[in-house]
Amino acid sequence: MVVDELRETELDRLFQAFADATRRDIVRRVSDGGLSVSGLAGHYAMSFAAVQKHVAVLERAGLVSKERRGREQLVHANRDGLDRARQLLDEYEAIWRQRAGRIAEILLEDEEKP
Amino acid sequence: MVVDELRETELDRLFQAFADATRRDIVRRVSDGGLSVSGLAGHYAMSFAAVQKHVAVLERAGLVSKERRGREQLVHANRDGLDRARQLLDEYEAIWRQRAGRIAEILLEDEEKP
DNA sequence: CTCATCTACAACCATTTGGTTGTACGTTAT
DNA sequence: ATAACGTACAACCAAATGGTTGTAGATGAG
Repeated sequence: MVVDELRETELDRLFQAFADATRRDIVRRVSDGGLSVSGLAGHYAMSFAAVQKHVAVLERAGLVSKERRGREQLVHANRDGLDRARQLLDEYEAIWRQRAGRIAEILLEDEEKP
Repeated sequence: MVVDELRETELDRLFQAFADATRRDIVRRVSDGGLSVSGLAGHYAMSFAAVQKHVAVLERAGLVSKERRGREQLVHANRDGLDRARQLLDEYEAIWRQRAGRIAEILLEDEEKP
């Protein structure tokens, strides 16, 4: 179980990254192609430094990478970050479906018995 | 856009709720049927009150509901909360696929031109 | 070369978060 | 009736978060 701690904090960072409207918007914008940090900053009513921090959070979460392009830094979306998040939620979905399956079984048994 | 602010803070709460390993574990446990708060608390190396707070966060996020059962309070998972989260990530997936589609188009055009 | 631009990062601040302990209250069991 | 249990909630604390301003280093343009 100790091994999983890495995965857990990785998931912490992933969902934490999604838990902010500005960051979700950044992900949307850069999924559509690369954007410089200041290019991004232009869209939000906050300082350049604040946007820079948001990008850093996304980067640590593996949702985004930066690529130096001359004097600017292009931010682009990282597909596998998104996939890891979807994977976890799918796992929960599976638990739900299993439970639904068991309930169906129980109902069937009740029908068979009498 | 003002209308969406509600949806945005709703999403904030949703992903924030997922951004903690203990809370993700609680969701897993109660997806498998109802559990009392103290029943849950037994599984974690933290105080009852701490677990109670985690449940409150999940409840505010719409991922979980409580149902009074005698002197205990049964916590059970709320399916649509999970679905709303999956929906957002699917939306992002769609953006990615659209982008992939456009790239494919561009490549096709390049092949047609010469 | 010089200046404007883009980025990085530190220092600071208010608020939120994740945890604690303590107290109080309703419900069940003896 | 009394004790034990399950819950709720307040008060407190340390650390993290989301924002600010200010300073400094690279890089590109004129």
